[in-house]
Amino acid sequence: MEGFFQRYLRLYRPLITRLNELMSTYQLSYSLWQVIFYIKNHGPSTLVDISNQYQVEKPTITRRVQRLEELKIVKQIPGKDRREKIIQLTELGEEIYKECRKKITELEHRVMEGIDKEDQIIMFQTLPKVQANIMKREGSNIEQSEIVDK
Amino acid sequence: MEGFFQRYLRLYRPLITRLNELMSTYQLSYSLWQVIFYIKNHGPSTLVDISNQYQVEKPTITRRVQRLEELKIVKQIPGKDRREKIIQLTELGEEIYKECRKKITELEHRVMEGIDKEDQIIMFQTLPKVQANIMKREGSNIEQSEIVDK
DNA sequence: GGAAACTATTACCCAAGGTAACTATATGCC
DNA sequence: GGCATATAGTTACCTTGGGTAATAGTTTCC
Repeated sequence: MEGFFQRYLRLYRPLITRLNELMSTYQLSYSLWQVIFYIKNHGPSTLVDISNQYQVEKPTITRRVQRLEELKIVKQIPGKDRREKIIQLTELGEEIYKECRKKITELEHRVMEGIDKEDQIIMFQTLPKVQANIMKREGSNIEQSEIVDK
Repeated sequence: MEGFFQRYLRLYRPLITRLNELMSTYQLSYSLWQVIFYIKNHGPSTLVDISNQYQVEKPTITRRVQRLEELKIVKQIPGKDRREKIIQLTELGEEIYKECRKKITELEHRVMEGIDKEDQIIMFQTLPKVQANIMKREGSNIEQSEIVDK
């Protein structure tokens, strides 16, 4: 499989650029979208939940959340554990989620145009396996089942 | 194919981190490796050749080449066209290429462990098609045939 | 021979992430 | 009960990697 990384990585920049363009209407970027997406699909969450999910350090998530708060997309309420802040979507956040979700799904369909349905499914299923292999070797103890997002 | 981007993007950071670790012995990162790889596989090249290949602006490549020159991995010689500088690998560069190529290929095999050979091939062939679809919509006039790297 | 195009560089800026150190709170254990 | 340890979140500072605009020098093409 020599050359796999080349092929994998060469989509990255154009894809991210495309996604960021898509969301620029809402002053969002894909990194901010990840937070919105997580909260929408896992319910109100803490900063640590989110940073674990995306394998990103806490300060990074702090910044993302602060930005989303400025945009009135999320709000933070104190948790029962008073160290925690529970992050949840606002009304506006819910709306923006729906609109972005629609746009992103459209793009997901467009980038698959002309590609065999079978092959799409195989790639879809194989990517998380590759991810599991990469992370396994990194020393983190994450099971493949935890990696696949619902 | 909803969720495809999630699945695609979640490998990115761990993979890049892994690759950069792999090459840190030589004070290289994957972005520098791309330049070395290009020159090795296309012969001595100009900055514009490389920036076209990776869809990256010229100043970015200038910086990468300057770094590689500091590391004595490439040298620049004036071209026949006196605007151009031809970038080529040094002896040291050739050696480092071989060693990195080996390490990267090993990692490419490791991340495919336990994955059906057929599926690997399908993913390998499908990724450039996705890339072509993304770039098509971006307005650039690159044909799929040009995207697939030899 | 001069306008337009092209190669490469410089200066400046931005996005995104990391580390270390810190505050505040919670937990566990003796 | 009280102290050591762990955890949630934040702040300050740094690094990587990329982009834009402007510019110098060179070539191309009427």
